[in-house]
Amino acid sequence: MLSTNQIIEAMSSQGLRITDQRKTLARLFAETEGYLSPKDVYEYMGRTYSGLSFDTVYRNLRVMQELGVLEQVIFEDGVKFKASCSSGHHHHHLICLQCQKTLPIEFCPMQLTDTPDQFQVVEHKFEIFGYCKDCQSSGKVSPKTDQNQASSKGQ
Amino acid sequence: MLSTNQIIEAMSSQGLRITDQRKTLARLFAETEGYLSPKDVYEYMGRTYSGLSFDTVYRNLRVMQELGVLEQVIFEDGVKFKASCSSGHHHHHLICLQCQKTLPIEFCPMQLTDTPDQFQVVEHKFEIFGYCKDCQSSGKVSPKTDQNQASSKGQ
DNA sequence: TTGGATGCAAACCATTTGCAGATCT
DNA sequence: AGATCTGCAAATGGTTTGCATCCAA
Repeated sequence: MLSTNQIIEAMSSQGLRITDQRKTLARLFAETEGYLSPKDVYEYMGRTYSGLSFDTVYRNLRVMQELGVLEQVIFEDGVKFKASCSSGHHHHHLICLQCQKTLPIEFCPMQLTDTPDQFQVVEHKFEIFGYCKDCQSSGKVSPKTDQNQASSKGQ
Repeated sequence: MLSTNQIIEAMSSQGLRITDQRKTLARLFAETEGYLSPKDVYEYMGRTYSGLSFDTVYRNLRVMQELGVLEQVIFEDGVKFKASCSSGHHHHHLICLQCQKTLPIEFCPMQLTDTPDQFQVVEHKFEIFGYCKDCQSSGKVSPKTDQNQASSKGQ
């Protein structure tokens, strides 16, 4: 995960202006393990910046995503963001359905996957959903019935 | 893939009424290999049913998805639907970035994936994006530059 | 006959845009 | 100073809802 300073650094090096809001945004993402929706961000930021408007949040999320400091993922219940993984190399994620924290896994199944050679592979997605240690022990989880967000019948 | 009649059968057996529109809808999905957006469906259906309204399309798509005859997938550019795979068993898909046709693959990497045992796996997603034989030969494809829909940096 | 299906209009929500004024560099 | 940011308001696009009417069973 990128640190607050790495995020700010990246933004400033691209000619973006470092406003107070953007500093706070950088800190928020650097310190959050899970995914945040635009609304999450708006609510968090709103506590500090009273006149805050939603469009500024959207603008900044987009800018940061285009810049590569944020990763955008589309869940069933909408778009969410988190700080980019800084580990340079390719990896996948376990994603907690409860708290949405992610755990990296190094294993990539692509080398083992036989694809018809008429098909030209461009990219792939491999994500595992479930419940992390903390959420299991907190007892909030009813795995069998939970047809939760972020899921999709393992296609 | 389900056939027109299988779709109609399933709907009727659930007490849904088989209207003309729903027959056409069943046929459309049975005969379409790729994914269709609500707009695609609306436009197609609109040719036959002049007074067609968008909300009916949405309602039917939702009903059919809840019934299990359609599969819903969320792409970067929105929700899309296709007829459910009838092959009872678990499998994954290659998805063409150009025409969105899907090819099933039997290989599932989950058995080979080591997950921390504190993590309780619920489900997974494994999808491969690229260009199918037809789209490659039709020369419409510029793979290197295409930061296409339906994609997501293989995390 | 009658409850589900449809079309219409309007509501709703998330996201984007134009613009004027404020802020960073 | 000058370009970028921000807030506001309004537009947009996708999706849902309420209601009266219509139609399949």
